[in-house]
Amino acid sequence: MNCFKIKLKNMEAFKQELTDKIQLLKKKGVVLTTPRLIILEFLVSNRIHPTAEEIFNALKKKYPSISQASIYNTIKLFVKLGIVSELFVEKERARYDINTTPHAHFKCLKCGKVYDVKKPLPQMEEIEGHQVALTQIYFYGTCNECLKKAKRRE
Amino acid sequence: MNCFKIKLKNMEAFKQELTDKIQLLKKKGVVLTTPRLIILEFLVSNRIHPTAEEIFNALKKKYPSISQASIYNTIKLFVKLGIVSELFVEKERARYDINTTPHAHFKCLKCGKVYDVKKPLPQMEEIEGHQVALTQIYFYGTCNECLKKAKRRE
DNA sequence: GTATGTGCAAAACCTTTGCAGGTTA
DNA sequence: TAACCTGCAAAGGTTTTGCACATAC
Repeated sequence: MNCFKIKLKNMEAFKQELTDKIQLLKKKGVVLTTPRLIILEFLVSNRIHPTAEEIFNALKKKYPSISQASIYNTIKLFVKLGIVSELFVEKERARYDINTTPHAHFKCLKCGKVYDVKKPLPQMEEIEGHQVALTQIYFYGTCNECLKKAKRRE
Repeated sequence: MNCFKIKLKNMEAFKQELTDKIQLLKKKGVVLTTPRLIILEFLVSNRIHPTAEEIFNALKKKYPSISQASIYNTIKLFVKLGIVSELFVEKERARYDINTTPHAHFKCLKCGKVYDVKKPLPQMEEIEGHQVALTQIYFYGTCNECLKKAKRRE
């Protein structure tokens, strides 16, 4: 394991989270196959809200036999099990987030990066008579890195 | 015009909105072609957040020569001009909304319907150092109609 | 050993594009 | 008339599917 570069100070937290998620899969009776384990490890260690394609490209370097179908099957399973959130932050393709605690996302329209929004936003269980099970909040604009770059150029 | 069923009491508002939008297009120097006019009329009179396909299927009944390309071109133009909002409320396809004032959406996971949320939600111009230009809020769950149906069955 | 999952390739689906011909102003 | 737009068909990109083989427990 630990195929992906992680800052040493986060190593313990990373190991713990990976162990927790694997325990959760076992508890749910999910067969622990290689694709499932390496996709899980990738998502835990790469908080970049990757697309299916990005996961596939990253993993086939160390596991050349993996197929796109396995990526899609596994992600779909993880989403169904509730251990991964599916983000519709852009029209082109879905992005995935191992952090399933409710939080908003910010997408930079300049560099394309997707950020987590840490600030907790109000949650609602009901709105205008509809029963709310899930809330997705997306902000779009210019990220602080791109704002800094633009200022430096002035 | 008035090809689509509209409640009589809303007729005046409908006519006014359609006229306003046409004036806006003219002001922006947009050539008023048949596909553009009938798509605009469809969106003004059908507040169902349709997909490109739904627009196409509805319009080809009265205008059989219309092509998918025209639907996509026109919608893309309307989105660029800011007279239509593009919703990423589901992964499968984009949905479109002629109401461009900021408001959230609720999608029913039972019946699939997409509702406008009238209640104004807090707007932000900046979040965690990022400059916000656009906010999209999607709620998912069970709509009040489906809740009522479920209760009736009990 | 058996149920379940994988990998491959092809298909399905949504959206975009190139271009010849048609329409708008 | 000149610029622009449409319709058609094909292509592009993402995701799903069918099936024989492989793997986990």
